Amino acid sequence: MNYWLMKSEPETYSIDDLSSQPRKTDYWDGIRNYQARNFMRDEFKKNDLAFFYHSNCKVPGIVGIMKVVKTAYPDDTALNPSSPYFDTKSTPENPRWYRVDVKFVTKFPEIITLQSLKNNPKLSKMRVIQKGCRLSITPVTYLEYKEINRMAGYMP
DNA sequence: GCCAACGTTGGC
DNA sequence: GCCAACGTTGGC
Repeated sequence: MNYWLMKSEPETYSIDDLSSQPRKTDYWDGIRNYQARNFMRDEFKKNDLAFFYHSNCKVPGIVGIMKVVKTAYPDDTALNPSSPYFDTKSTPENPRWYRVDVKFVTKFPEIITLQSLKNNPKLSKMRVIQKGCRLSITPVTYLEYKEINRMAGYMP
């Protein structure tokens, strides 16, 4: 079992968008960074848990949890010329990009802000709080996962 | 294979 | 909206 943190700009796709899907399940597509892709493709396991992080917004931070319900398979938005994620170098025979399916688990009563993550010494090693971290998928340790749930008052 | 130029991310 | 930090591209 692995733990992750996945970023999304709430103006593009927020945790409320995920929770309002028919089965609270959706694709996590549009990943166009090799490091992030490798995490998804090579390390994501079914039932892994991931924090949903709102980025590039007024108050960035962790807003809830989702679960990986389908492991990586080709992201066909890369093959669609009318998609903003279209990539000429990806082909059906040789897919360059992958996506997973995720299911909403919970939304925290309050956002766990980036600032509060930075203020917590137990989380000082988290990749996402390092200066200049632009990686949209980062690993989270079990202890970090527990600590953030504690901050959120979430008792699974 | 180097690296300058360019594009993107994301906090502020 | 600014811009630092970083990833990618492509000429050489």
